Amino acid sequence: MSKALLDDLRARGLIFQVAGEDDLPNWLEGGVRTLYCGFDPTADSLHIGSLVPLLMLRRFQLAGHKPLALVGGATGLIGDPSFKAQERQLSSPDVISGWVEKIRKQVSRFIDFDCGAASADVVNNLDWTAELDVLTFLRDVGKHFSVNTMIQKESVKQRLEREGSGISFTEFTYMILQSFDFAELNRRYDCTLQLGGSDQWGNITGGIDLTRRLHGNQVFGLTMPLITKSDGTKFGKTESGTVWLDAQRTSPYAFYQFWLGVSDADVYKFLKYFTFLDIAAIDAIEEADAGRSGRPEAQAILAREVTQLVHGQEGLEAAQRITTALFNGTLADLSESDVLQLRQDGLPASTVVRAELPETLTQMLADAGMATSGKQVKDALGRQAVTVNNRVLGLGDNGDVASCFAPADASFGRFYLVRLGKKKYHLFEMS
RNA sequence: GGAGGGGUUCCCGAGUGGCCAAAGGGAUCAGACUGUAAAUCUGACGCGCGAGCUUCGGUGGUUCGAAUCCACCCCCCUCCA
Repeated sequence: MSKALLDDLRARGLIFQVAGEDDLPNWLEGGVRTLYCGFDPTADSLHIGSLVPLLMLRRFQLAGHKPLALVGGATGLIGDPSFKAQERQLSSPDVISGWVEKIRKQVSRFIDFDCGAASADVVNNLDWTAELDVLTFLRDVGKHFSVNTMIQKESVKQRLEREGSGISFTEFTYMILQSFDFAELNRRYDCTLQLGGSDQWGNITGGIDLTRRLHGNQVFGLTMPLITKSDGTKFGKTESGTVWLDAQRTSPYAFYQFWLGVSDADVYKFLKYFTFLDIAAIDAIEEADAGRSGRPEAQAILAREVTQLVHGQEGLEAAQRITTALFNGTLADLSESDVLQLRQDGLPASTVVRAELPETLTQMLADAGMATSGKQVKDALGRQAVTVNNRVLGLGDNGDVASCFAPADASFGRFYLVRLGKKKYHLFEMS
């Protein structure tokens, strides 16, 4: 079972480094093992960068092991310096404790809390650090760390060497806190494996060393590769910023669209990273796509699978409804209740009072969030890239908002669907 | 505490009195080509429909004119103590 797990992970490219590689397969084979991965609250939601580790916990659980999701109520107060270019701004403790609660809920959706021996748990490292006093910490924990070793870690090297930035003692100490987490989880839960992104390697090996020193136990570490895109730009960003897991921040529709837009060069890799489809099934998809001309099917499958994982069947269906309506040319066929449904589903929308229309389209569309400035709207207008209910507008229409949104052109007497560029839609309701 | 080097528009990074809303690159947006892909080419890229308005760590000053010069302050880095 566990042998198969490791083989599958390796085939998916999900294993970057393993600490204790020789012994880990047998260890996992020997019974239900407890493992953990930490998520620090740096906002009120996780983003898709945390998706791989979250799914990783689930992969282990499906293989019969017990996952612990650690929410970093304590480490979040300090800030992980690993491979960060700059010192992070600290948020206040009460703000962070609010985030901890949200992330606890978010994390919980990905793992099963009721499946016998492998039932998951969510833990918070504040529980064992809040009461710890400085002197005890320094004597019992800090004494096991050699600064000489710590400054050798790649993860902080650029902060130590790079001109123009530095590292505070606070962030430098982060590694010790995280190491202590592993040792504590080992003591409390018999946790013997820590997962993390490849940037966590230094923190994980620190924890392995500390656990051996404090408790004499051998524990393991496993890191996942950094997710990269073939064009070299950062994964997980869109024009409107980070792609979040929280539906309030990134709607299921926007989330679905994000995956639909993944380039061919990355899509099969992402299917392996982000879905539970068999490797064989993914290879079959790739083969089928290669043998067909035109648009591949992989993106649609990826978008479907991941959206369902994160937003459930309901979120997926909402996203697909909007996508079908907007991109498959059935706009004119929409009934009034369809339009209302799309708005309900998360199609960007706003209400405007006819008597209070702005003077220019540039202002109106920028206000609606379709562009970050009027300049961009102007540019689009100049290139015939703006339509209202399928009517193309030009630069000359900018000052004449009233006739662009003439009552006679409204759908069902009050709706106007504005498109800017190929992909940005916004529904205006006129009252 | 001492000496030196820095803080420029989202990021990197030029600019050392007018020609600077500020080179170049990246990111981003739009167009063409396509498949809501990539690559490529084109345009935009502080804000404003526009006249114009507001920027170069902060505050004052010199000057007809300052990102550029002066004073003080804040922050960062390196070395010394």
